[in-house]
Amino acid sequence: MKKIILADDHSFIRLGLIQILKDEYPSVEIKEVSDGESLVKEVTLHDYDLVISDLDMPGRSGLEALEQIKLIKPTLPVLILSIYTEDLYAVRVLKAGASGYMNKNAAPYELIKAIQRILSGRKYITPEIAEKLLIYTDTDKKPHELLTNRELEIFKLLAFGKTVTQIADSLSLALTTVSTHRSRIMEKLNLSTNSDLTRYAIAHHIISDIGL
Amino acid sequence: MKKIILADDHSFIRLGLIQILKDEYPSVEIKEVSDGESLVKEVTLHDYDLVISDLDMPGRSGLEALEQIKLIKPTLPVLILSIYTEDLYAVRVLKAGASGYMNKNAAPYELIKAIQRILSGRKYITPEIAEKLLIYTDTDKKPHELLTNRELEIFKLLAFGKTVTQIADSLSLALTTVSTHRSRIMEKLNLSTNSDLTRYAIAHHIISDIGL
DNA sequence: CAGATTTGTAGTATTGCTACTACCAAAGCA
DNA sequence: TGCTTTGGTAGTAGCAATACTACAAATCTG
Repeated sequence: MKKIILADDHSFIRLGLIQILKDEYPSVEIKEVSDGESLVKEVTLHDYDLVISDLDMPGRSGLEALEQIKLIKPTLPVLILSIYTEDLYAVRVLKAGASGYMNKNAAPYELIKAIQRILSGRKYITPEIAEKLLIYTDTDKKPHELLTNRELEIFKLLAFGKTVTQIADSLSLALTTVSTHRSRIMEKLNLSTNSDLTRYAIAHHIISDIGL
Repeated sequence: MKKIILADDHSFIRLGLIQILKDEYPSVEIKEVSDGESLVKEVTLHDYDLVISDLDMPGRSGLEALEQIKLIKPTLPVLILSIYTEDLYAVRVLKAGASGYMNKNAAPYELIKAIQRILSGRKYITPEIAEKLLIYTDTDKKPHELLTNRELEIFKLLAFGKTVTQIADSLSLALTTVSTHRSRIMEKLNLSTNSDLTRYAIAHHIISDIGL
């Protein structure tokens, strides 16, 4: 009997995933958690066959959690789900050791296909991602793909209207550290104010402008 | 038999929602769509008892779709789901005619509670949102129409990435003056950072995001 | 038309942010 | 294997932005 751990902060999504998993594997045992912290704690304490995790979670992010899991249990396969389109995260996530990357608007049968591949010890890589991996030569990259993981994380928070102090608090860093990251981001993307940054993020569909 | 239409671009979420709905209302008839365009088309062509829609969808956003639905079928109740916390969008959504606003990490039973209220012709409003609504009694106008000419002028410059000192120089004002205008703008629009302001401006087509 | 409110302006004190520099660990390279 | 570069972190000093307050002119309201 397979044991799967599911990490996502949206209960509706967890329910949908459980539905898909139970349909295909009636005897599967599923543990749910809603943040990265609990995910890491759980995989440290117990043995699982597969981790399915969201990328965007409160507290420790999915990417951080992934890195820690790979330190603790390097052979435990991890499938990352995300609302972001491939080009922003897929390569980073796979380089960090994930066994697959899947967008949340994928069809249920694709999830099953991915899980089957991953449980048989292989990786699940879509053609689009494969292409990305091939042309991973720094040329013809979008500027924001030059950002490091940490920079990208802070970039999104800034674009979303968080101040450096708020970010420093939420990531437990010195505000000068966040400020340094910010200035490196600005330099890489050739911007100068937070508003520029926000417009860049919206123009490149890294965040959305809806609702406001 | 109730007919519900479900709009969300993430199939996993749709599945989770269907699960919750079927559990509570076994005979419910559910139609799924994955973008705002199809949602509007569907409610135009067929009769439904309830719309449940995500806010953040490709193409036409949930907010735009909501506005159109309210034009076509003003009595059709709409429940909006979103990954964003209440304070940012809830009020706007309710003012646009939605019957309820719910965060995607809400518990399943809360969804059912909301649906029951809404189907009985009432609105589903959490205490937090109710409080927000009280503050917002300045009716019907879009918030930015409350800005004075001077404020709007400064608003645009800020949204475009100018700093307060730059604006002060170009308008020959003390920077504290510009800063005061800024804080009044923020108060009127219920925003707090320059990035919020930029997103607001782009969302309301006051400036555009092209060129970056 | 008199009183109340809003708008445009700015100073002072304080808070917040950035520039610059620096260091160490990890990764890449010779 | 040692050497160089990159990535993540932060301190200090200085500069920029804000909160709060204030007031006169314009506008609204009864």
